[in-house]
Amino acid sequence: MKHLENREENFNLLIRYLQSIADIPDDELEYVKKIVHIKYLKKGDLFIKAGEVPEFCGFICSGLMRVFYIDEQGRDFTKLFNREYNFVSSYAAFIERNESLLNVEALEDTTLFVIDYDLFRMFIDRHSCWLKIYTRALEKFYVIKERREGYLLWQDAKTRYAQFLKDFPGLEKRVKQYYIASYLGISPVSLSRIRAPYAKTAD
Amino acid sequence: MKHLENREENFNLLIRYLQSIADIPDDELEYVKKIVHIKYLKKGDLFIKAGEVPEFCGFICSGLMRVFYIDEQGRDFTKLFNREYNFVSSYAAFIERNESLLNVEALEDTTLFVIDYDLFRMFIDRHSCWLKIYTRALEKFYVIKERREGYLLWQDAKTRYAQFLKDFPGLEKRVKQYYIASYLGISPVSLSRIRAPYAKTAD
DNA sequence: CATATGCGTTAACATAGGTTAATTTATTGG
DNA sequence: CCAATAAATTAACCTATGTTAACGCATATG
Repeated sequence: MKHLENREENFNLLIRYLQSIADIPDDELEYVKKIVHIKYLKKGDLFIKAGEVPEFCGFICSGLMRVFYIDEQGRDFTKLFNREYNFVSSYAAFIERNESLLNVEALEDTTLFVIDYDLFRMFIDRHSCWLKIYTRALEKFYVIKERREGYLLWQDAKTRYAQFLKDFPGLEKRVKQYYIASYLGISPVSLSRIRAPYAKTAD
Repeated sequence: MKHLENREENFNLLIRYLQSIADIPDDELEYVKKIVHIKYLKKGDLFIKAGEVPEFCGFICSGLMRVFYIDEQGRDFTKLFNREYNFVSSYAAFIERNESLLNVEALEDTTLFVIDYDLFRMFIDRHSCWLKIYTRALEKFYVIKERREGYLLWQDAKTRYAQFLKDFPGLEKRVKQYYIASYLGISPVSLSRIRAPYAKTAD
């Protein structure tokens, strides 16, 4: 019973988010309600595994996820943190139906709605509102990546960390430091050095 | 007369490209033919200026363009090279109707078709085929950016140059070395060092 | 033809950030 | 609540890449 109420509540979060992007007719709302599944992940659970074609794209209702890459030498690189009210997948692989290079894990207990690939593609052509929403999401992803590209290209580590604090306020308290370091493309030792002055003043 | 023939020929390049992405009904083809403009840029011409809201998005029929950023200290960073058969704009700014942070210039004499923003948005809602094409383009841009993010994050300069040679075969001969260096996020001196061994063997 | 200008190369030196390892501080599980 | 483990800090040292500057080659200009 608890779960059913919960689904209703979380579904409203999703709907409110979608409605903020485009008008969705009532019968389309009914339809989406039928085809998305709610998923509860425990801290540490993998949502998407490298080497597999991602089945799902998700919308995070609560919790926090991390998209990361493990190279041949076993080094772990964080590509992205995904918070509440955001879509999450290994998009490039999801879109192109390739084996994912990336893993996606829950860093906290996480609740999300998921849709599988076939339904997703069918879905998008069902009504123009969905394609519009998808397009806006893609535009947003693109803009985010373009910004990040700029930082990585022409800002030093200190500046990138300052920018991270702005872009994801509060996240530095929810996430292990070495994940943040690898997101910034620097070593944990180096991030610790960068943070040292912060600790002295306010923090 | 020369120009008219030329327009016809170039327009076919555009159409062939669009048709490869989605089926376009004949009357939509007629329509697009009416609303896009052909533009001839001389080597060195600016297509988009930083500080202005980009009016146009373009499709390159022939030539080569460079997207770059000038920081407060006047340093010049290359974000992207755009070749034939690709769309070009300062997308983030074009999409969001912001002042562009980026400049776009022709590195060679360049021929492109352009569409202005209002027509573009109207256009997209006109027929589902256009939204589909736009979506595919966005997906492609996103995938490219995601790849590049990976390189910038976790590969060293030598590897990034090798990757550049793979991603843009032949471009290293069309483009000044210091533009390539800034695209890779390294100094021209450093790129010269990286290239030195290449020169000794084959080239 | 002579000169100026722009670009690429090379060398010498400087520096941001990486690596390793020892030490301290948190977190987790019994 | 304590022991074990994981995470963060700090220091010493190392390396890739940046910076500056001198030089050479090519191309464009008077």
